[in-house]
Amino acid sequence: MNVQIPDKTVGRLSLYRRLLSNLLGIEKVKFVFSHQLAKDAGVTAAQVRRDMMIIGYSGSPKRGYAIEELVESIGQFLDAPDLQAVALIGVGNLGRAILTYFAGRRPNLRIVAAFDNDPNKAGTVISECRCYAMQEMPEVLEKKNVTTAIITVPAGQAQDVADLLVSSGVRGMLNFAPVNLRVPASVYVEDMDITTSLEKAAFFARCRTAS
Amino acid sequence: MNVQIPDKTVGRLSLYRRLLSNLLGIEKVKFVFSHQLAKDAGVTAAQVRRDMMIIGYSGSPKRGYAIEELVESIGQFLDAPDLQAVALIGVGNLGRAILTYFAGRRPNLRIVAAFDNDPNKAGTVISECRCYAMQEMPEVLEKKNVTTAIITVPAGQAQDVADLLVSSGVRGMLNFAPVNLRVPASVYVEDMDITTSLEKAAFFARCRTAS
DNA sequence: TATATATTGTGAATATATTCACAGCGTGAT
DNA sequence: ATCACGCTGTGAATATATTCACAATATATA
Repeated sequence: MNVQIPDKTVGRLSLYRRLLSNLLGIEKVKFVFSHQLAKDAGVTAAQVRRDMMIIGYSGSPKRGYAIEELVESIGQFLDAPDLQAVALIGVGNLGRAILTYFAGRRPNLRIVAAFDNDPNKAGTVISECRCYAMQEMPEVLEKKNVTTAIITVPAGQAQDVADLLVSSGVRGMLNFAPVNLRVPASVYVEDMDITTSLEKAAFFARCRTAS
Repeated sequence: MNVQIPDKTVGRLSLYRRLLSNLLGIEKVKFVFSHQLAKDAGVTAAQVRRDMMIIGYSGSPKRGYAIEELVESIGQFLDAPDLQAVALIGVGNLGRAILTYFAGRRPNLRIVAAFDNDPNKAGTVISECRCYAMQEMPEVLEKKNVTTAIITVPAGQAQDVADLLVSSGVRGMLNFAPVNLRVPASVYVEDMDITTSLEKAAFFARCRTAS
């Protein structure tokens, strides 16, 4: 866990796991070859095998990867051994959508608290998640041992929220606010910038159409 | 427009533009140095200058980049000369949040139609955007000359929707469904996988805490 | 049990992205 | 009008990510 794990590999592992779970659950397949998984994931077979190398999982020639075992291995690599508590800050439209989406999905990676400035929201429960006032944040985060947070507040408040999160012990953030957050090097930020992504899609739509 | 434009550069250009617009609008600054823009964007100064090279914009030594001019140049590079119409498919929680977020934001990159399976939604207007029944999609897309789409339907429907979009002339997609869409090489897909991103944030939160 | 075969695991090669480092130059100061 | 400075633009170097290509090998078959 101390050597440098490539960011991209972690993302792909999460993707592989989802695809493998589908195979297991829906199609009842037991084994899969690197090229099959690669096709489903939209990457090359060599890429899949490299990623397996990184987590130290070995398949068997001629049979491929034992799906159940592999899912287990990915889980051991990616997941916390116990519950990893997540908080969501900013219960607007997007925040609510995310709460609903994650409600009861992954038992070990659960949104255990939501926070909002609006005092009317404090005390309510949205999609099984309790909503707190912003002032309660440090206290609740520490009590619930939250290490990961989802930021869905407006751009203007994002940096302040991030500072507060860092000082409350959060070390990983999923940031939907369109600002570059300043955080210590020991904190990881994954940005999801919807505007930028839409502009990319629009740009390449034009590019491709032109050629 | 025919040479290979790096995906990442396009994303950063969109980001630069937003930062520059802030500088212009709020702080009334006229010029900016590569290292200032770099700091705001969370990249290196050399990176900024490379990106400028790619769009063929030149600053001046000692003064830096003329912000207004640069915003204009980025716009010329990124934006369509006229309106670029966007459609959103899947008016659930996430779809509504996105509609609200983009309402009236960028006049030249506008969500002009939303689609949903639910017949009750057809005919309604959500955040200034007209909602249509799914069956009307091909007709409306062609009439409104839509080239870019946002997919916010459940995973199970995403591939069907994508196929329909492609056959209706859409060439760029922003996909929120957690599936790898099969599309012709001439179509660009930007994936936003919230689950995967959250798992990444959670993973690195643990990584950093461990060390 | 022996054999043929299709797949894995991985060193090396390649491709892509980023950073370094510095020549050249426009600007503001004098 | 001249000068010195600090920035830009960019070739080269480096770092990172992906793909190639093939030896090693486990399995299914006969």
